Amino acid sequence: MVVINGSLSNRINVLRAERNMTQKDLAEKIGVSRQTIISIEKGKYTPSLTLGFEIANAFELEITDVFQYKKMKEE
Amino acid sequence: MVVINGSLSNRINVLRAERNMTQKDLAEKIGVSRQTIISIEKGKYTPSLTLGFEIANAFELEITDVFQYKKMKEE
DNA sequence: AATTAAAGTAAAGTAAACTTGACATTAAGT
DNA sequence: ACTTAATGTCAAGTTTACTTTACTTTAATT
Repeated sequence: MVVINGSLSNRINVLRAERNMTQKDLAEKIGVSRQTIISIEKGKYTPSLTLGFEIANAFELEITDVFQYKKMKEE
Repeated sequence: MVVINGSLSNRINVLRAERNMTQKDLAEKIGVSRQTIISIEKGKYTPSLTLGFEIANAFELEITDVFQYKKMKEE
């Protein structure tokens, strides 16, 4: 059974922009490095679930308002 | 600044029970090892966001119906 | 044109997620 | 009492998230 992972996208970019928040601001608010924000924002890797919740909290949104997951086929 | 992480809990246990699903069933459905399910179910470590979504999908629930995150103080 | 803030890239290291395999325990069925 | 399915534990290994540092680029400001 080959499982093709679903794809994860996020709206951190626009959510920051709406709030005039820099990557540094967000990183410091959450307590992670700026690199981590950059990498997640650009989809370089997927965050842990707790970090996902933290980011949503920082924007005062639900986690599903920040991250979208689209399941793909498995065969 | 010391950040005390929020705590993550989950209802995988009861959701499986409601559906007569074994850990093995769930693991195979999602495409991870049984160890991974055990460890997440017992809170030994926190899953990735994508795995969180996959687990919620397996139960046909929202991610927040499976995982609860409680933020704690930072000082 | 020089300065500065914000965003991006890259690389090396550490911590944590996830796998694999082997074995122990508990509860249910025969 | 034996078997079997389900859960659990432990340990060692691989992969990936996350950190740190240092440097580049872009856009805005003076």
